[in-house]
Amino acid sequence: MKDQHIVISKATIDRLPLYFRTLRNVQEEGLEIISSEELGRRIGITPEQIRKDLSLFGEFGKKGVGYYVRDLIRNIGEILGLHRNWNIAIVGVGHLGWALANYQNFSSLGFNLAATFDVDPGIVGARVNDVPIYHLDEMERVIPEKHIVIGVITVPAEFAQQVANRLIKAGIRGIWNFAPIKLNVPDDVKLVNEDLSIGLSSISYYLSRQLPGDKY
Amino acid sequence: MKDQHIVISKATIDRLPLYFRTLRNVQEEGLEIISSEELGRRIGITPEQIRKDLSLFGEFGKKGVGYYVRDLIRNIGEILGLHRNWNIAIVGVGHLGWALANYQNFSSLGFNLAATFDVDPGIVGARVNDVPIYHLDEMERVIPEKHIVIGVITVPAEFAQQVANRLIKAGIRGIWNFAPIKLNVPDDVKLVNEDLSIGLSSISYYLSRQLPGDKY
DNA sequence: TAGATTGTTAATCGATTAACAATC
DNA sequence: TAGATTGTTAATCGATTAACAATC
Repeated sequence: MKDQHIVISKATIDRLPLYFRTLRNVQEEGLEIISSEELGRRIGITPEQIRKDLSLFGEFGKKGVGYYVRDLIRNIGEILGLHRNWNIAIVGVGHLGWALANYQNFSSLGFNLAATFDVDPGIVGARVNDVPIYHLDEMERVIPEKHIVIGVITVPAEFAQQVANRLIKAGIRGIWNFAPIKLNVPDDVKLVNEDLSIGLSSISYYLSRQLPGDKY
Repeated sequence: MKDQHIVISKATIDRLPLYFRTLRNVQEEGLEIISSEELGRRIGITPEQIRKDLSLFGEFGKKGVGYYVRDLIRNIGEILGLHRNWNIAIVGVGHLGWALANYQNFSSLGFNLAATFDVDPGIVGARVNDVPIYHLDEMERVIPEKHIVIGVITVPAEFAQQVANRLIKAGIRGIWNFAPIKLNVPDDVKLVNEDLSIGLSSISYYLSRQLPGDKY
């Protein structure tokens, strides 16, 4: 590991999961060694960018050879903390919460859905993807009990801040927020916003310029 | 409008939907005028950034006064093309596709879900959020017929590329891809990847540094 | 008018790209 | 050894922040 005082940019952190996923695909194909050139080709990124990113964390490659796929997967996994099997909870079992609860890619990354919460008496007590749906009021008990440290917020925007407050009080350290609203959280809680309106809106922006006229 | 040769950065485009949404909230509160200072406070961004972004498209404010909320909403909406009511289709009505089909925020942004597609005989012919679920093989007919220009891909990664190819052949101009794989599309098709593994992985990264030890 | 706030230019900061020595 | 490829420094590019004249 390098000097801890170097601050790693968000751009770099966001590329690591891409490297990780692609390397696992490469490994499934049976490749044992890969160059930054080939990895970059598969991801759609320059090899220089990959080498630069990785070099911030250590020397993982072999000059004249490339990167050992298995080793690099392990190294990136440890950088991202994916070897730790985090317990997560989803708050708000509506359409989106339900979908995320059933999303298989998370468990393959080391995230373990330990509980979900809602207020709807019609679903509280049932299970989603074999995980219990608790009432929101059980958060304060269940979260510490199950060592849950990451909370996923998929409730309507108007309830998101109070849910965040309660999650934090219950001991959550990271929040993945899907509600379209700005949340205020203490500095020591990591907040990541997943804003689904950006992707679609930006497509609209580019298409507007490509397809003149107001039809469609 | 400004000189069309100025290229607007992706960072700026991605902030516009945020401005748009926040301004609509502000409007609901009954405010008619807002300063970049106050808007920035609500979004969590500097006022300079907002003024800079907006100035790339025109002069929307009044010096010494601020921005008229209604006018700015209209202007940003037109910049993003949100006044055009785009027809979209979702391909893959699994958990995620189902959730997106039921996501109400899209229609409020001017996106109209006109069709969904799947291959599962158990659901083809049914409806989701009152929209028909067609068989994938009807894509080539339904997409031009319904003037659909944006496709949302929520199929498993191994089918994503062939779905993209068929969407494009059918006339799609923009793709919003949720499958965790790099898609190859022609230059004139706008591709936006929504990578759900990045958000959760980056939380893991930051928590690893904050919570030493391998427990949880 | 005086105070407030925009729009824009200049300065700074940060990230990407290019180049190449080191070395497998 | 010769060829290939990394790790890293330097150069470039781009985005954000600061400052302030213009003006409502």
